[in-house]
Amino acid sequence: MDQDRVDNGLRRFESLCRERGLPLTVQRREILKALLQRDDHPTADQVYGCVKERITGLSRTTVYRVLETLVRLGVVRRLHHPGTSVRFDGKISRHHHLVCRKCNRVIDLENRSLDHLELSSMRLHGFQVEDYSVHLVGVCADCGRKSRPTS
Amino acid sequence: MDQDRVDNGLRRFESLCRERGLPLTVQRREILKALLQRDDHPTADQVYGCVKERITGLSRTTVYRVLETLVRLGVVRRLHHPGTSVRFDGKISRHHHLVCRKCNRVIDLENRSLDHLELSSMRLHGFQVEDYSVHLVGVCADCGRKSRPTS
DNA sequence: TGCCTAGATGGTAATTGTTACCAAAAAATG
DNA sequence: CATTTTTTGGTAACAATTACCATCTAGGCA
Ligand SMILES: [Mn+2]
Ligand SMILES: [Mn+2]
Ligand SMILES: [Zn+2]
Ligand SMILES: [Zn+2]
Repeated sequence: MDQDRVDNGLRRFESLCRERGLPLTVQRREILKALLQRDDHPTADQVYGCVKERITGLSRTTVYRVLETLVRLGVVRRLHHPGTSVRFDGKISRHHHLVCRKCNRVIDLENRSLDHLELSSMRLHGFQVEDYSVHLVGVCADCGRKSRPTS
Repeated sequence: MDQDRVDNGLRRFESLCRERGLPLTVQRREILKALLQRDDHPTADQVYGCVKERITGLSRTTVYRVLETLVRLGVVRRLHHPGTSVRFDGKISRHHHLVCRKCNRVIDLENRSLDHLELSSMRLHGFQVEDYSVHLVGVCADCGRKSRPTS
């Protein structure tokens, strides 16, 4: 867990809320904190699962709603990856993903060379690029071991 | 519409079916043809919408099932992108996508330099990469025009 | 500090995309 | 053709997400 990411994220969130007159609720803070502390890419339900112990009476609906708010504020990213339900990513700096086509796990990939792809020369037909990321699809280490037994 | 892609796709599909003893049904052929003819990234429901006119009595269930089969055969790709439902891509050669965060459109991006990223040097922690693609997120030309009126 | 009000939450019901199931229909095989 | 195997259509079940509304809370103000 990256304590700096947690602190910075929470601070940025609080100032954004003040800026826009959004009330700072326990639910919002705890849900964001939970996301910032993990470095996987949980679904709304998984977030609910780990936050409900800290906030008694937390509603699943609230989790969906708060996650939506956090995405709108730009402190969290929404991911669309295999496995039916939407995933959330507490890491908003540019990074890339390894996607396992067997277990649907999504693993962060940090790589400086991928962070600076030359896009300016592309024919984008008027599309305004704001960010990008590279998705590497394949089989993760765990799944690779399982399918090809200890050779 | 790229007639070669349609022809090649259908031919490949037919030989794969024979190989694996899968019956060649009208539904499978028409659904694949519809996907190969489009160069957007339709949902199952959109595919149903445009194929049902060609096959009377076509069931939505069949569309979902056939799309799944086509993905398993490797003649179409499943995409996970904004807008809740799964999208399908009839183009299976390596290519990239522009994703509009306003209208959720997904536009193909062909770019030679993106097709040959140097991955071998990366620390992949045992992940076996089979393919990759780059997602450029931003605002498409149409949406850009709308929000920032004719200046 | 104790009200007031806009906005947020919780709980339930509705909606939507997708899958399970099974009887009827269509392909392959010989 | 007759047989066997697999697919299809239709409906019911499911799961993720959203709509709704009564209740509650954060934040502003006396
Ligand atoms: Mn990530
Ligand atoms: Mn595509
Ligand atoms: Zn895996
Ligand atoms: Zn757009």
